[in-house]
Amino acid sequence: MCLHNETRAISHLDRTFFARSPRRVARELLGKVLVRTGDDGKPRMTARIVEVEAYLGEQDPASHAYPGPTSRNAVMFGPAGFAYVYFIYGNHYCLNVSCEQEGRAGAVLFRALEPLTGIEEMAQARGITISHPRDLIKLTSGPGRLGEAFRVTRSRDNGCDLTSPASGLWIGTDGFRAPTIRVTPRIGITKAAEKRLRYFIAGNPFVSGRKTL
DNA sequence: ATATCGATTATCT
DNA sequence: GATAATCGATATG
Repeated sequence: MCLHNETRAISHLDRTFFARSPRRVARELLGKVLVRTGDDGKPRMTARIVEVEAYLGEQDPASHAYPGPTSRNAVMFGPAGFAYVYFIYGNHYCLNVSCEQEGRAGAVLFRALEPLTGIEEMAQARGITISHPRDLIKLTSGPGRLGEAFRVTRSRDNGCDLTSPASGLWIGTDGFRAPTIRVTPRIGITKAAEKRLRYFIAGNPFVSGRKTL
């Protein structure tokens, strides 16, 4: 199996990690860990990043930054390493991290995670019960699902500093190196649909969409 | 197994 | 008024 769920100490990523092109950040984000902390500041949920998509900013017709700066996409034009959260289809919150230098838009969308700790909390947030290992897929496989599992909302989390462990939501590394990475076109978009900007860990069962590698 | 469809709202034409 | 970086339920092979 290709599970990567050993639990080790997690150290945060610094801003220079994110202040690069979305393609580069997306690829290197695979294998890193998303952390949700409780009111006491301690990690409540952790999950490994196994699928992401890059959005290139004003030059990318599929990016929310394509029309230029608006109140909705403001975070994408700000400094790197901050959460851009958008609400879609009247139902779902999706989480991104801003990339590039301040003034230049760019983001990476989190599409799937592999749960590590706090699985009970995630199940509660999703409103489901885990009666079989196969049910774990439903926690965090897909951008809307992982947003709900981590209780991400625009009012709470948009603009949150994902490089700071003092934030309620942050990104770290436990030293894990992603093995084989695959690249395909992005999912669910109609504009610039052919660009290969989706990155995922080959063979990981939590990757959303197609079962074929 | 794949296909189609309804939900529900911020954002833009 | 239409659309959207989705999901879950239902229908059909």
